[in-house]
Amino acid sequence: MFADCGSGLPLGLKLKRLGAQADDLDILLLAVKRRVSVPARDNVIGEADTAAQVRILLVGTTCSYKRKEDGNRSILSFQHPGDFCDLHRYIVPDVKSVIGVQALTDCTIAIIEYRDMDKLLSRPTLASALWRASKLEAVIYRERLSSMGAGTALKRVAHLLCEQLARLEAVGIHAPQLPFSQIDVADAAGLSIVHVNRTIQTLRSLNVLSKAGRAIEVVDRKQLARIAEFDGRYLSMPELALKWAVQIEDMRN
Amino acid sequence: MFADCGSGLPLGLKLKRLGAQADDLDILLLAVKRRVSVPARDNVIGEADTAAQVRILLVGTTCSYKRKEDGNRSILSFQHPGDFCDLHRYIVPDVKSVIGVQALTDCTIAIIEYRDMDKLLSRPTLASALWRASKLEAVIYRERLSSMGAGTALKRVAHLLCEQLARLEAVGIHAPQLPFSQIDVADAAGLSIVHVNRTIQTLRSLNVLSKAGRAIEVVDRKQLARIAEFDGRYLSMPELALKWAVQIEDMRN
DNA sequence: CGTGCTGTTGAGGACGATCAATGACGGTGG
DNA sequence: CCACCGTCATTGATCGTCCTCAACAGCACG
Repeated sequence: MFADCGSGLPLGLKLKRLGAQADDLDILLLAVKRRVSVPARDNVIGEADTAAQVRILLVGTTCSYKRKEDGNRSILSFQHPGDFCDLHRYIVPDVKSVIGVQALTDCTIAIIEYRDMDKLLSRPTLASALWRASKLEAVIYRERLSSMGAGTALKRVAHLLCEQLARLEAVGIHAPQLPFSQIDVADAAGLSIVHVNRTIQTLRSLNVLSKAGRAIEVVDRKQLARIAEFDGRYLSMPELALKWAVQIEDMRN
Repeated sequence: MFADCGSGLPLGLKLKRLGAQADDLDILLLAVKRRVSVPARDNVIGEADTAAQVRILLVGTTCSYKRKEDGNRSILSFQHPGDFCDLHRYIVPDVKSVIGVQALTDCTIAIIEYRDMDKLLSRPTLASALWRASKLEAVIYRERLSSMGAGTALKRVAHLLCEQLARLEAVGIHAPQLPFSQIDVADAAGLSIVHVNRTIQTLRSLNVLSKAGRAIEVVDRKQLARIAEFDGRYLSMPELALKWAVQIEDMRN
């Protein structure tokens, strides 16, 4: 949509949040020798990809997924602008895991070669920022695990939407429409498409999601967070902590 | 049980696997000024703990958990000897998340003060080993997420048992009995205690788990991995990759 | 103007939750 | 040595959430 976001703004916000220095962003972007566009539904990274390069999502939304034995896609996480798509392969190359990354919208990807990454990581501030990003990734997985394990479909879907909304806002994207389909939600929440559809209709009838249009559009964030019992503070977003924390306070009323 | 394991053997194995150097272990252990014993069922770390120290599990098994609004415990991950219990709090202190760590067996914990951690991390080999540990943690969460989201209770429980068995073996612990109860499995798999019990009885009737005694004792690992569709290679354990990978090969017959 | 993808609706059935009660085991103290 | 207690394991019955199958409608695309 807003193609001018390719400047790396979200990435800059994210690095700053992780404690990197101002010039770390410039140096990182300098190492990007190539950018590619990927249309929606295409693979950004194949399930058997072994290229010696790290990809960073600049524009759009992707998901990392795994194929189940029955052929269905299981979405493990979403990536938003500023997120690395396959940093794990660079850091822990031993890990064998057939995971692909697919574009959910039209995307722009930055590519950095491994040999250039080596140089980048000699900067301690950047290295520790990326370490924090890894820990944060683990925390996000952990939180999703806790929301998946228990609770009704309504709560699980609401939690998923809250997480994505908060992460988008954390990188400066404040659109109420979420950039993925009900099918994507189903594959990510571990629910059937049919049931996700009914769940979303429930959320619409509660005036939490917009009733107009096909897109998943959040119109009552506070209520959504209440349903999800979502406490956004785990995402470590100082600039947003207040916003989401306030909602938690409200819940106690 | 084997109190002489307090020497740090599992921790050494783990660090070695993560690419640390031989003397990194010694230096890490030198920073441990205090060790504590925690009896089974006690909290290792309270849900509101803010002490400026990092804990490493030396002996026993712990879980990190979260209380759900209904008061029930939801287990997010297990820790085995050599694992850090709360490294994330040191690295990403902003993250607010009410997570506790509970001893499932009698445990021995090593404690390192934050100020000593700062010194330790000036060693690049140790810092990058801990970075890898963080990524590996994220990978483990991701894999659990993929097994939780889909599949029947039988598969989910089997996957959980496989993961713990493999991780225990990775640090040199080769006992067939798993160090936790059916209740713990239920809280970790997001299933009711009753249904976990029935699932385990199914596994026993399939001669996958031992029929004698209360403990969860794996007698047919190959079959268990087949049921779980478990591919242990994601754990990045070179010394065990062969073992578990072979089973995957067998599955194709 | 068809073709594909996504969204929507209905009906039936399965898996797992919940409630309730009992059994088995180990530890503790009389 | 035995009675008691707490924790964990086990069993049966009922109920509800969510899955599956199947069909159709709406929209965007060439």
